Amino acid sequence: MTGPSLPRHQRPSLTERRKAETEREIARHAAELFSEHGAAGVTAEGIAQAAGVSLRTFYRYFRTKEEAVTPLLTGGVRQWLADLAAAPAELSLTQALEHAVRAALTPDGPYAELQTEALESTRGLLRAVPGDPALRSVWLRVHAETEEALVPVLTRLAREGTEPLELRLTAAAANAAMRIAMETWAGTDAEPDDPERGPAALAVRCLRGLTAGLHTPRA
Amino acid sequence: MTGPSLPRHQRPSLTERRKAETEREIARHAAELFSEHGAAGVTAEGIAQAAGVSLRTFYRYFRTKEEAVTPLLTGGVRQWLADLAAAPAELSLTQALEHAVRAALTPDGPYAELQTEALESTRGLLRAVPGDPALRSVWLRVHAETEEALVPVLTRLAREGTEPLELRLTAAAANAAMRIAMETWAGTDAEPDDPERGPAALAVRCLRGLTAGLHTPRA
DNA sequence: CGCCCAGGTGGCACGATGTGCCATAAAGGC
DNA sequence: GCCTTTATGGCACATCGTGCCACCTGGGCG
Repeated sequence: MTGPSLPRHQRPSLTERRKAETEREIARHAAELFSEHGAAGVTAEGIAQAAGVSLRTFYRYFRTKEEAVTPLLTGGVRQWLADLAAAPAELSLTQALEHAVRAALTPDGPYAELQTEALESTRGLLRAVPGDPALRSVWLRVHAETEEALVPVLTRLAREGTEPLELRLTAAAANAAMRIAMETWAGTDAEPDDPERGPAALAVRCLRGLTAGLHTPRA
Repeated sequence: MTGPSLPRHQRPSLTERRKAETEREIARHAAELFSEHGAAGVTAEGIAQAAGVSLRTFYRYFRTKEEAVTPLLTGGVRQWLADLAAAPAELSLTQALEHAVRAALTPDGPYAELQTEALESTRGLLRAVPGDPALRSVWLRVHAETEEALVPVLTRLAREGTEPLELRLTAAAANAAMRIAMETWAGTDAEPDDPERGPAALAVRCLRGLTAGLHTPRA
């Protein structure tokens, strides 16, 4: 199903590159239009036109109008999961999560270019999320999928015999921490490398605040 | 009408009762149809017809086709939040959460009739959720709203001066625990009063597993 | 180089979604 | 009993998302 036999991991075969380019183009324009007018104020036709494709083609790339922005929202997720799976065994689970966050989100890290490129578009989009039901829905769906993808990674990371239910809970909690970190960051104007209010710093603070919050005694 | 003088806000005022009845009727049929054919296999027209109202009226009660089932999904939430807000001050946060869960979900509790009535419809619906993108979206939206509603309750419950960010994280974690408890319960055929696999028991186990999962050392 | 064909693209029609507008009938206040 | 309020139904309409077909481009092959 992977199309014509790829001789190598050589090059993406011009057509493939055009497809990837078109997808990025659609996503970019969708994000811009959604940020400015809200999802309800933009038609699929409008996005398609801005991206220079027909309406029919638009729906070949994305199942719904709103899905068009998912590429921007899933930006760092893949790297995060990969870095998490590769965490040194001597780290505790919390430490491993922090380690992965730093690796995936720190501007000095290996994914710097990838991030900074789309980071501002993503922030603009996230700022529109709270007040836009349709965008909110996409945002939640993206995180639901991340949570699902997180479970097998944590399973291999945790010690054997850990309850599946516990793993699922851990995945949900960690994922929620990441989500809230992103939402909080979007609400600020902090530079990506801000050591106090940048994405990485916020994510780490959220991961730590998670366990703290449930344990602090009441007044 | 020469009936007994109507105390202003006492009586639900016949019309109100009919509206509530219609809403329940729509929700019931929507849940049944969605459970059987999936959200994509049911038209708004079909739901309206089954509930005995016109299509136009259907959309006066619910903004979208999928929203029609939210009344069933938000069933216990209001009670849970109320019980949580009324938790004795000497309980820790985790204990308060457990206390509220028991009060709202235990079959012996004060909300028994309300629960058992719709509990089976809800379970049928939840079983369809994982494989149905549209239903999944509603399920996530409901929990996102619960999470939001949870924050002010926790704020008043926690000791003064607690970081807003920490409160939000706690709300998200507790809410995720409830969600996963419901999803897990829906996957079983346990009786509602099962002391091991019932909703209340599962919810408590999830709340505890939450803090445990993040702290256990690795192999 | 030219043929061929797999597959990306566009146009069109169509069922379905969700909303605005107006007419009607029933409920509640006087 | 009259009058205002409001829930409801019917209709038209823009938009959504999909199936189908016709076109054309690019990439392999003789």
